[in-house]
Amino acid sequence: MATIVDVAKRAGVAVTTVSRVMNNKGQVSEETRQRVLDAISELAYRPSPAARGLPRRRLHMVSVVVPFVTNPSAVARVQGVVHGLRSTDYPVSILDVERPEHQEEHFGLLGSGLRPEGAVIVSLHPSENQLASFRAAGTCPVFIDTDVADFSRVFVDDRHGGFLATQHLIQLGHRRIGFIGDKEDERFGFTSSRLRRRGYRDALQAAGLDAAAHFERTGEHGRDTSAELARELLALPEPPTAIFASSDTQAIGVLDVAKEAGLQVPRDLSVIGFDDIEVAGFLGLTTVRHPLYESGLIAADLVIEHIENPGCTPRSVEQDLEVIVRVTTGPPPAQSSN
Amino acid sequence: MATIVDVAKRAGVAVTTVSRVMNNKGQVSEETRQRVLDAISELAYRPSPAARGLPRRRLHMVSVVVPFVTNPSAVARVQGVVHGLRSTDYPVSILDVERPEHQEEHFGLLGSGLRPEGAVIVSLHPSENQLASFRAAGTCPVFIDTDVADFSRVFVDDRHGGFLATQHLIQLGHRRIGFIGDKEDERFGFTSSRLRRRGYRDALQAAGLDAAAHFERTGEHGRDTSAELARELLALPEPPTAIFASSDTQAIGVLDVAKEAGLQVPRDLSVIGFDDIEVAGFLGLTTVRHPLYESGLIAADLVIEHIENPGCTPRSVEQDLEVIVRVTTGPPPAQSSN
DNA sequence: ACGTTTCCTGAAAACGTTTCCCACGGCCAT
DNA sequence: ATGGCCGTGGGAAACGTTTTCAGGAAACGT
Repeated sequence: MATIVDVAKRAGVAVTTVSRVMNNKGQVSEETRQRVLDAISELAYRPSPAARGLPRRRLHMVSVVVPFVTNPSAVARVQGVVHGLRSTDYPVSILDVERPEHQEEHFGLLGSGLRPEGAVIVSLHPSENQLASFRAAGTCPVFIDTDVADFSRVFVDDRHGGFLATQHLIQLGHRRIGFIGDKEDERFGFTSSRLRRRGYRDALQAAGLDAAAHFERTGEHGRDTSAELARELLALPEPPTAIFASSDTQAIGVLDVAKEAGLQVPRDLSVIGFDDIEVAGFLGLTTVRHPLYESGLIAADLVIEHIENPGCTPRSVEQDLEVIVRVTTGPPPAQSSN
Repeated sequence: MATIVDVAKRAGVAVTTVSRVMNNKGQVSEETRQRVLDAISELAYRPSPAARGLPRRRLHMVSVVVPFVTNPSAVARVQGVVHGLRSTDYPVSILDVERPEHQEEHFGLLGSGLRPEGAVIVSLHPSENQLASFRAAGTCPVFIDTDVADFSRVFVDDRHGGFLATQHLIQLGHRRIGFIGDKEDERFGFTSSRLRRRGYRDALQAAGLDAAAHFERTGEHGRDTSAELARELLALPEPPTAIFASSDTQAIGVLDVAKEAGLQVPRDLSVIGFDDIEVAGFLGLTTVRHPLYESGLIAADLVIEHIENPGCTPRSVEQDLEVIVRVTTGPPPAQSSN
């Protein structure tokens, strides 16, 4: 493999000069520049990322730290980031976290030597220590779906989303509305489900309905657990006529149960989800559209912005939420209105 | 940030020794080792990947180069790789290729200084030059869905898969069977659709049916293009009673057209896809199950194996294909048998 | 007692860049 | 003319590891 000194020799200049043309910095005459460029292409020279990273104290790439990369909403966001960065030459490195140790480990990297030029952190809350180490290292991550002071972020108003979803159900005439969400997460501190539930309560209250705790169920995130929870709700003496699930994955679990119980949706039971992941469209699931892919795209732009002008001036961008009405919601059964 | 010399000082040893305990190589007395370990944790030392990569001439990570990372089958494979590597501490870096230049660029990295410790290449054919540069650099990529001599790969028998799909249709009684696949790809040289079509022809021939070229349509990969093609097929004077689409995405396009034309599936038209991506299950699409996620898992294992014992002894693993019968295929309409 | 091996440790030379600092020539302002 | 600045280029010191080589001490066989 050709190195920078090979190029320098061939072009008859010093390595400094080659470095300068590679990075477009410093002054170099058009003639010299051309000679160097020729030498580079003749030797098919490619700078070594490791060698370049050492003095610059950061690697030419952007890392995405994302919990549970297999779940559909994570996938959509990662896709957005990858696509947003496609026009640049930054490789994207995916750091999956499924256990708290992973988080520790990956954040450690961001605050230290690996220090990628840019980073996106999805749904995770670094500790104060970790944030301090980011600042110290000059890492300037963009947060998606997290509220972190002094850093850039792209987010939605989950509480308002929960409100919208519930309001939709209320407007259809429902009075007994169940909620299925994530169990309070002590490991990672995810907040979205909690906020969505708050919005749900807001909407009930605004409509003069009391938020009966026995209509709320939480559990491990997932289709099966959600089905479990839905079964409990439907076994109630006065079961809800509609269920708001705080993610589409969970809504699908509810749909599973409806089918298994012979309930027709939406005639016997209305279901609304949250996120609008790809399968929601196929299933005709009414849901709150959450621009996941776009959030990745925006995060990518912010990352580039931070890389290009350092200093970490934080920018926040909020994305809009919108109810997408499909076929899983409708008016409640007639006799239920008593 | 603490460096290796800080650790060495604190432990009262030479950097060499610290390096040795970090990498578990060379002999270090238990006592010294413990002192170093203590110093490491007291200083929260983390080696810099760039610095470590420089002398070793490779970066501690594995790269996945994958075309069109947004399409569902690519996603499933990447997930498999990420998950397969989760138990190791290798970051996974995703190199998306959407244009031939990207391929050039990413393969350039693999053969040179970035040289990740491991690599998996999906569906892409490096040129002879590029392969040579891999060998020279000692990169030992694992190929998924590509036939490359002297390298490890995980693959399926696409031709047989095409055969199975078509055979399924024939066994149901279909005689006029359409095929929708990818246009011959001159940019990346993808082969799977072509092979699946060959299997389709094999099956027709084996059943004594002639493979009528006017029942075959190819176009840009995608749901919409596929719909276009399906419309052509269905507009034929004697339209096919069943269509084999060489991917689920394309099968979904066919389903779109069936709905739009008021055709009931499978009463009026049978549709079979290929891949069994996630939405196939939701749609009840009959398809050929292609273990995409598992292919990523296996590739991850192979990569680790190659990293642990260098030398690049190639291993091939073939995955089985299987028809998953759901609700989009059935016997042909009665009058069609003439 | 002496060589030989084995075990542990350290010094120092890479690895391929970037960047700080300095030198040189030409030009402008004084 | 003289001094300073600007545009251009080079020398050399980082950057933080790994690795090669060698050295010293302890253990072993004779």
